[in-house]
Amino acid sequence: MPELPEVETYVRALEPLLLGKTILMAEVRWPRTIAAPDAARFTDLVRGRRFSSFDRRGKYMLLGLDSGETLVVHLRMTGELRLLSPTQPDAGAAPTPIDKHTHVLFDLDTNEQLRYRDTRKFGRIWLVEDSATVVGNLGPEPLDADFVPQTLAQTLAGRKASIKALLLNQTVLAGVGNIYADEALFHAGIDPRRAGGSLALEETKRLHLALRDVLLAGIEAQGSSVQNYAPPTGAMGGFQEQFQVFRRSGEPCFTCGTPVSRTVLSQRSTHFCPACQS
DNA sequence: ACCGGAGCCTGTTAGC
DNA sequence: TGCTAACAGGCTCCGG
Repeated sequence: MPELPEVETYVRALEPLLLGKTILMAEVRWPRTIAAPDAARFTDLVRGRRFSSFDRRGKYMLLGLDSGETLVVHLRMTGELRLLSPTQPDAGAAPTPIDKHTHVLFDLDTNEQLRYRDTRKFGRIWLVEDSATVVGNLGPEPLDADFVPQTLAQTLAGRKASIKALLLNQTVLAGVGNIYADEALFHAGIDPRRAGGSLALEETKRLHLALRDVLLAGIEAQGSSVQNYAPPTGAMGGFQEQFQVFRRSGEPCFTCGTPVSRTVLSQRSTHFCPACQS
């Protein structure tokens, strides 16, 4: 579900909520959520560890612990992290029930509880000494200064897959998903069905700029709130207000009035304006 | 090296 | 209303 701007929003929100707090105990209810090590060793290793750093790579959250290890979290489609306030029995407040989609729980030394919830169970959590073992194969960060049009052009050269499929490929570029791929291609005026290798240098430059623009606008708006996604603070992201084509099939293009088209590329819904994008 | 499709999961919505 | 199929912001694995 979340893409780069949503994950960035998440990490920024989590840092002040978790920094310096210690995990007293962890419980894993759906073992497959823990990708590495096995669930028993995972709970053993996180016990007593303190959150010490917060970072992001692509769509992965990197939560550093004082042991030097990193909790790597990928929310995939429907994952979410929630920090629950301590319950106060004196006030008569009952603890929030653990629903069936909550798969991992962390009790903190503040009496708060961090819960990983994931309806579709696609999300994964790793505990690793070196985060590169998880994120080492990702492509460049689109917002880094060293991501320049020439980098993108080199990666796309000779590729026969659609430009849409290539933007979703995390080894090509890290952090772009279905929303921001469609939106960036619209802003660049490029048909998502075009082969990646068919883009002229001018088009690649436009796409490079459009990618950075939509991702920055997404972060500025604190992400897009569609269906399942909401940032951990409870406040909703607002980038969905700026969608030009995403999930607007049949509705008029804001630029030219032509109905927005929908097709399927790389097994994903793809939205574009057949007049503005060529 | 690259590409497309099946599979992983559950819930919601569109269509008959 | 009830059933079924399609769809959902992602990724891995596998065969060609």
